[in-house]
Amino acid sequence: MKITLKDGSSKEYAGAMTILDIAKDISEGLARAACAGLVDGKVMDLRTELSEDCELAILTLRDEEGLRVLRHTTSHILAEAVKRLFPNAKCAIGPAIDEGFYYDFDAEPFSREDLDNLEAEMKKIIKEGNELTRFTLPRDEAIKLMEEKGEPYKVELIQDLPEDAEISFYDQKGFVDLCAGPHMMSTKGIKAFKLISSSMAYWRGDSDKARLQRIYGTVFAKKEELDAYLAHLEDIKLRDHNRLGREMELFTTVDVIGQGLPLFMPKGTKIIQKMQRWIEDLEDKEWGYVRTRTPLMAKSNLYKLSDHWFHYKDGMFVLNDDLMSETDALEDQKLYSDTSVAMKNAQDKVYTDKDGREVMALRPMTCPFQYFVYKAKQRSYRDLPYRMGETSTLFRNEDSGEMHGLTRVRQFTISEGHLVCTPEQITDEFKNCVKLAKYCLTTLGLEDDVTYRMSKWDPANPGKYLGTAEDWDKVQDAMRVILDDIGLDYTEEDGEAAFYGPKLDIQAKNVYGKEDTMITIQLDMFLAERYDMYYIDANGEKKRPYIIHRTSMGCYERTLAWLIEHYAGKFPTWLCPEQVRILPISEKFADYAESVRKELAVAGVDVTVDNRSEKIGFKIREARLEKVPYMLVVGQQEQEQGLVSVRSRYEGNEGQKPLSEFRDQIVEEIRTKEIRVELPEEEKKK
RNA sequence: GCCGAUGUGGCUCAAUUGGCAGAGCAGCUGAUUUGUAAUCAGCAGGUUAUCGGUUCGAGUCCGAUCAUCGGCUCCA
Repeated sequence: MKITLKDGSSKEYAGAMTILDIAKDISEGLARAACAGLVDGKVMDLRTELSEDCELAILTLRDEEGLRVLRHTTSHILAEAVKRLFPNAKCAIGPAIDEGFYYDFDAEPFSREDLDNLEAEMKKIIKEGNELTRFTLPRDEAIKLMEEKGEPYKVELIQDLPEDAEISFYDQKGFVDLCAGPHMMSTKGIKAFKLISSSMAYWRGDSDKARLQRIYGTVFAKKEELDAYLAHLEDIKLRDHNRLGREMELFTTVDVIGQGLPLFMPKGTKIIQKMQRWIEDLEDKEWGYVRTRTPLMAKSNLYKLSDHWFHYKDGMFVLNDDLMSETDALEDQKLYSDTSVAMKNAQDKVYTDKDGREVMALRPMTCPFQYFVYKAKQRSYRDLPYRMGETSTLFRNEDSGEMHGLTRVRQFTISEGHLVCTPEQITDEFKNCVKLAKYCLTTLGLEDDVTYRMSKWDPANPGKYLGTAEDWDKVQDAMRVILDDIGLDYTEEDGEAAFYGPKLDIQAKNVYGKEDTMITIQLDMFLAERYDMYYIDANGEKKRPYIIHRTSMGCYERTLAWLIEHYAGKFPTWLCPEQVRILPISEKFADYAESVRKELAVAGVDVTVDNRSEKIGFKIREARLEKVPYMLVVGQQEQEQGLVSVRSRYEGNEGQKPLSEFRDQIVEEIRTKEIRVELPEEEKKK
């Protein structure tokens, strides 16, 4: 790209340079000007050297720093506009974020109309083209300035800055904001911004603190980029599983049934059934799992043995909870803290009322149920690893504001599994769980969507976890060795572990960028003792096993949501609820259509016939809108010669071929779970 | 659970300051028997999420409940 200075000189740059590199190259002074605030806290007033076009040109490099500066400056302009139109609003914070910026205000809620008015005001401010200048103040003067301007949140921010921090402000002529910078030199260069939405946010993310109004916006260097981004937002809306999944008749919800309780319709059920059959067979036949089927509810005492009850009772659906006052006492927990007598206590102390009712709970996890399958007979080291799998339905009483489509629900089904291992087996078994999970992701075509997170305990909050710091260090180190050994690219995060052990969480983002756990593999060093699980070793002695908790593909509801968004509803053929639709040219060919249907159905293909008396163009249009991967047009010619005329989602009109050839081809595509790539529209027409 | 917004036939949306609930698509019926993205005509479909209030009169105003969306908090 070419950078032109105001004096007419210009310079050509190639490749990926950062805004700092280029600015530094032009002149040291320019670096300070373009990135004022970044460079030793002083602004050298060299703006005359840099034209507005030049500054914007640097920003269009789209490196992270340039965009950040542009976004941050725009958030200040938003703040000025808000102060102009809503003089009573108090400013909180306004950072640049991944896709734009936001600014929090203590004000009345903003309507869309308010946002439009603010946009207009921002345009005025930009047109005024005021320069931004940076200045610093000693702490007491800084506080005084913000008190005078009536900005209590800024005062609080200053008070919380570290002793030695330099307190800097940016003045854009009429609006002064506490800010570390850097900023653009003037408001003038901003050409393409948009306020997206507003919502509530708490001051410092604390629900006990003040409620603020957050305005989200985005900004780009060029109008075309903004337009492309807004078009992208529209595309995202079309992919949104919560919209598309309902439109495609995969699922629905009903007010009177309840929140977070989706109903799967026949098409959605079919997709889930296909995944479930695949996963169960895969685990059992290729990875040595045995299958269990255990109760969906149990007496509350079961969950007390593991400590789940004391950690997560609020998140469970408890039946007969009017009896809980009796059973809820603190000393109750003590009965279970001594693991050597816990099991006995659990059996002795079952609380019932005079009608014999007990406190029970729907299960929020499968662990103890499968443990008791393991415990049902004496196990030897020869039986290990003992890999139990269950397609397990769980119930979690999520907060009412949390439910969303298929990604956060109150009842869901996961491909659950627990592996009981000797200490020597744990490494290989854990690695195999990761391998299996990756295989599932690859087969579904989702492997590029995920990130890996090692979820550790929170050393600052040991009370939330079983065991000691030494226990945790040991098992986390062990997990790290395994992850490094298989060369996994992962991040580590404190405070994300289960209370009984660290996890490898496989995370994916939805179309809106919100992250969810799709797959989890956990190392558990405590619950075997809690439930008194053991195996007999080669010397005839009782030993504690280790347990791996894992999902192979995770939650079916969530995975379906992910698939819908990833493929925009155009699933790989093997997953499609309707894989082939036969379109007879007229009713005269209904018999031939039926014979084609039968042959494909017998071969295991999900196939239907569209026998309505509609024109072929109409039938094709509908099949395409419903995203059926293969359409078979049959008429006179096809009937006479045993052909089908294939039209696919992938290549458009593929022409005629013998039915047997098409059958073999699609059966193979389904068997191998092939993910066919669609040709662009122009190519299809050829 | 908290804050905000929203809720009108299956879907997408209309309905002026409170004054007769309407359209397109989908559905049904009939005609049409069609060669690669929309054949024509007719019919039916609503206690305006639910419950209560204000009013001569409520889709519209007020309250509660339920649900959905956005954002928090939470997430075994």
